[in-house]
Amino acid sequence: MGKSSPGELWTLNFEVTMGVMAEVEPEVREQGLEMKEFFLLGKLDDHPYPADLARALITPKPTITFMVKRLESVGFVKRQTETGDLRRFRLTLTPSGRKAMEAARAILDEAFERRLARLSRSERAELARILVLLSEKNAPPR
Amino acid sequence: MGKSSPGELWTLNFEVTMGVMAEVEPEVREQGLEMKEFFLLGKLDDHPYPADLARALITPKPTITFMVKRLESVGFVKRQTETGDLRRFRLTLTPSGRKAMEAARAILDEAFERRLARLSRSERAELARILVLLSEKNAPPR
DNA sequence: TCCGAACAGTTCAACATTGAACTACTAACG
DNA sequence: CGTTAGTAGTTCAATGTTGAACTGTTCGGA
Repeated sequence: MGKSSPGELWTLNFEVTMGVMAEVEPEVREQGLEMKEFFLLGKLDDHPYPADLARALITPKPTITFMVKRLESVGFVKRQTETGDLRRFRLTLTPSGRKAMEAARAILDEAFERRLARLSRSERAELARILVLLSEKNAPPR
Repeated sequence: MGKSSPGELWTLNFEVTMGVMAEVEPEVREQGLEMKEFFLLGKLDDHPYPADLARALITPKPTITFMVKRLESVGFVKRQTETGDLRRFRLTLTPSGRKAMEAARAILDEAFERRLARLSRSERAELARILVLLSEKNAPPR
């Protein structure tokens, strides 16, 4: 096991993540969702506007337009014009959209659960703690 | 800080990773590389054949074909037919390809370094240890 | 009240990605 | 050897992604 530069370490991490995603993708697709659409739906409660989603998902606005268009056409998302700001559309999950999203989440949970089974309880807790630290918005360097 | 299902935890992880990647992307591009191309070059020493790369990168073969074609056209990769198996092409990094790849790696290192600065020395060691556990090929559940 | 800057979302054309089918080659086995 | 199954890599057409430019709306001065 060689030395790991931060980048190599993170490449490892990235590959684990991508591997698990690739693993669950077929099953998620059976719920009528692409992986990217699943992530979009998962953000919808906190980020109900397309431009908001674009920022949260680090994805160009046109891509969001097309994804939302499809999700609306299959009845997973409802789009209503926002009273008070005619530029915006407020997006909401329909019941079937929420159902699909939660089913997909369960599938992802299960796959990561299998992967995390390699760790002890305390290692998992430590990992969770560290990841939260790393994800926090305003970087407090020590 | 709410409860974290494995999937949510990993979504967090994924977003941190993607965030840092998005952050360095412009700078990597200045080295003449797309992020995906950088990952490809990083695998080249260990996976010198296109089909091999496709598996390692979890990417369809045609995509690899096109990426390699471009990387060859800009002189980052050399393609030679493999003596003994005429179906294969052995790919190698050219000096300029290696240089670009290493410059990109340095950029990524630096960005992750900044992020990891939030952690104590022991937390970093623990994280590295855990990520290696998670990435190992044959899953030893405990 | 008017104006200019900024924002939300879309359109469109260029470009990238990919599933399916294909060619060329190798390998296993009788 | 000859046949068959499998692998490497490509082509092509369909689909997905995205930068640039656009429309319509809001907002903050002056």
